[in-house]
Amino acid sequence: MTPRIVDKEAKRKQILEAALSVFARKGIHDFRMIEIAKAANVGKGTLYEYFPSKDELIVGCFSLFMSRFNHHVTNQLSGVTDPVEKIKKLISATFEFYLTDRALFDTIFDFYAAGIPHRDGKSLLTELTPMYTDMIEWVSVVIDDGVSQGLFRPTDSKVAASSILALLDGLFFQLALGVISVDSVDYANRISSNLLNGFLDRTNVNP
Amino acid sequence: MTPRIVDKEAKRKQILEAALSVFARKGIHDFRMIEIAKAANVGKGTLYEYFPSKDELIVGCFSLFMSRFNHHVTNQLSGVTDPVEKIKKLISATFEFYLTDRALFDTIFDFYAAGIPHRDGKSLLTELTPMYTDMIEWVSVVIDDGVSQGLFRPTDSKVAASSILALLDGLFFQLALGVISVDSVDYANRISSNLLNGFLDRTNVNP
Amino acid sequence: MTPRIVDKEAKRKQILEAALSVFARKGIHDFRMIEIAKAANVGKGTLYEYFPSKDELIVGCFSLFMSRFNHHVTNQLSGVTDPVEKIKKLISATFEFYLTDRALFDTIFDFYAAGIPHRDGKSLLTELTPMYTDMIEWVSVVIDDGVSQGLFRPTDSKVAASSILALLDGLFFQLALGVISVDSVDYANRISSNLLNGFLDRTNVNP
Amino acid sequence: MTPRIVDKEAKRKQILEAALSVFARKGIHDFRMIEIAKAANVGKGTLYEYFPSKDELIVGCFSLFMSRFNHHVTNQLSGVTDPVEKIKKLISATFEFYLTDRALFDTIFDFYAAGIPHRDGKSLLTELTPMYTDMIEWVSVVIDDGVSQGLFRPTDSKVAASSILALLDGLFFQLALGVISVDSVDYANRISSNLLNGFLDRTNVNP
DNA sequence: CATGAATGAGACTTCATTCAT
DNA sequence: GATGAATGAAGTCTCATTCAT
Repeated sequence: MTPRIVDKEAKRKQILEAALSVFARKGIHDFRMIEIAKAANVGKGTLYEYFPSKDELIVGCFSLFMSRFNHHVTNQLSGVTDPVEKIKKLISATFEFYLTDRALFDTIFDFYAAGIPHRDGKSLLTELTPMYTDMIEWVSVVIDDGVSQGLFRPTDSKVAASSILALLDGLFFQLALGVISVDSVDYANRISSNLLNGFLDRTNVNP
Repeated sequence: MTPRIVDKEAKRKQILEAALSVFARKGIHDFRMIEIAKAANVGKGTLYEYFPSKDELIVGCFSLFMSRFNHHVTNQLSGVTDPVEKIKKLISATFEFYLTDRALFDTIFDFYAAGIPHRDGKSLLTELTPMYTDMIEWVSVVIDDGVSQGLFRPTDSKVAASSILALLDGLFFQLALGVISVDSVDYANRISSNLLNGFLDRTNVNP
Repeated sequence: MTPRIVDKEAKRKQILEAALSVFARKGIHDFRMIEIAKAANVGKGTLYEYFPSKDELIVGCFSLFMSRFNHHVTNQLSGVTDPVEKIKKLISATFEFYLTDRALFDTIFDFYAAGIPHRDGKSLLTELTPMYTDMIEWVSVVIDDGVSQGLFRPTDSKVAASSILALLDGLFFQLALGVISVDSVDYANRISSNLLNGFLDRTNVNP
Repeated sequence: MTPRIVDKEAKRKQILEAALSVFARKGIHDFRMIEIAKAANVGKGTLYEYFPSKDELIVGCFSLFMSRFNHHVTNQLSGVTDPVEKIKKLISATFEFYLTDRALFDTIFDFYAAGIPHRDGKSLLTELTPMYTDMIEWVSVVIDDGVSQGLFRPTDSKVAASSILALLDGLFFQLALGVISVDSVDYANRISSNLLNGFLDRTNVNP
């Protein structure tokens, strides 16, 4: 409520935005704190007021990134109740989100790589695994719904959910790599169809 | 006249193996040259005799990694002519390869992230994109074969190939992340089935 | 808002002084940055704040050295108008300057050697040649003045100027080498006489 | 007498020549032993057979350089008995020698700088000072001869000798620096005249 | 005897982090 | 609170020198 707190939060965002823009250009492994500070128009000392270490800045960025993604998808899905539509919408919303910001989009794979555990026990982004688990869970519930409504062919919903998300990640990777290209969200629809053909009862998919 | 004779190629391999083992523990962004040297049982200077820079060492490792993968898959596919079997074998061979060396397996995502272009124009692993393109091409040719033999439902083979590889990458990512687990190659078969259901003519897949 | 206030220029000088004192002991080819840092009572990092590389530190020292020399000579010559006196004063001022700081004085020959061009096209101290050219020009103008005033025998003023400076450099070299010694500025006067005997009209030199 | 010894001496020369050619390009402070080895067409180990350290190689080169210079001047002076001619010949021979090999010629100033004592007590080329002292001595004897023959005006022969050599060194430095240029040995004659005007009895110089 | 592969001490330079102002 | 000057730990890379063959 106090203006102080609002300012703090705003400056934090400002720094995070700056960081994300730097990450887009240099990845999360080859940037300097001073670059972020300059991009955010704050001093190095101020940066450390908000993020006590380089790692925490990266983690903060990842959180911002994921929360944005969640917001976007949640918005797109609000009001959608049909399981088939939910899956389709998830796919198209994900495409939309990534295509919104190509530069930032490349950063996701740095985040992904940084989220993988072990490498000596430590992982930078410990939040990735639980977040991903939640996503799989959410999708699998949707599929279970669809199955019980007779829309989907009975299947292992966990495997199906995992496969759907895997396919999406894999495709985004190929996009980032430049081996495939996509000019519009239309691509998502073709993928959806092919994908859903595998899990859904075709009679429902292609009426 | 006759200087010390050494098998340069063998020592190079030895260093690369050591590097790979270090990468497995620490990733490709947080290791020190001295660690590799120690792991390879050579002096720091020797390391630089074989790899003039840290980056070139990483690139060398990536090349070794990819060439091994190619060898493994090529071996597994030798003698296989049926398009459906080829796809199935590609999937199972890929699973096999990754499961062979869990530690190394985590490194792949560092390589993947490092292979994505732009980030200021430069990319560490410039070879990844052409390699990936070749793989898509290879799979798409197999699919075209299958289609012309009436084994697969007519489809855009490039999209199908891309999707198959995307799914595999995505699943391996989830494995590395720990959100799914796989104890044997059996998992591959379930994926194969689901996947092929999407692209193949079902009458052929489930006779 | 108000960051630490430091006199950057003063600290720069402080570092340069320290560097010069180190150079006097070790020359410009066999010193370590850490030595300069310690001598200047700053951290190694601070050194690099002010001089981005070893070479730039050397260049900075050379500039300081030359600007000091110029100041000294300029001061000594202020008010002197007679061409003969100017030459004499130049010589004595130069002696004075060098004898002021024996240690630093030895460094000059490292600077001189480092200022010679080519050696693969690059030269560390690119400023030396233009500075030297200016000095020759200045002396030659004085000589021309002297000639037109009938004080000097007509002569090629460029050759004469070059010779005077050459003689001085050569003598200082011998001093540094230790093959001649000089206890006072008196030596300069004897040299002056001999030298001027060669270029001046004797009737004017020894009235 | 044994061919062994001849071979040894020949290879030593070969290495020294190679070193000199490298020095001409890079100076004596910025070369690598491997460069010399390659230029001399020998292995690095062989290099160390002949010169147990980098410093000793530099010293060896300097010795070769100086002995060549001495040979050249001695040859030119053989048969010359007149003191005035001796001085003139010394000057012209020195010019000749330097102009013979412009590249190597630049190296001399590295040698000169490296020959200056103190810098922490140690000097790389300890031979320079005694050599230079000998040269001054030689010239001063010639001048004394000239004086006693009534050819030169009575003068402090040490100072005169020192001045003559200083002037020569200073001029060569200017040549190396590029602030003066000289296309032929003629330049030497003009310098000789001006110089001798200062020390000699003019009635003898310009008959 | 010649060679060049191997080595590791050592030097430059970077940059995350601190903290006086 | 904000700043950026100061710092030194740490890491890459070089290269003189050694020595097995």
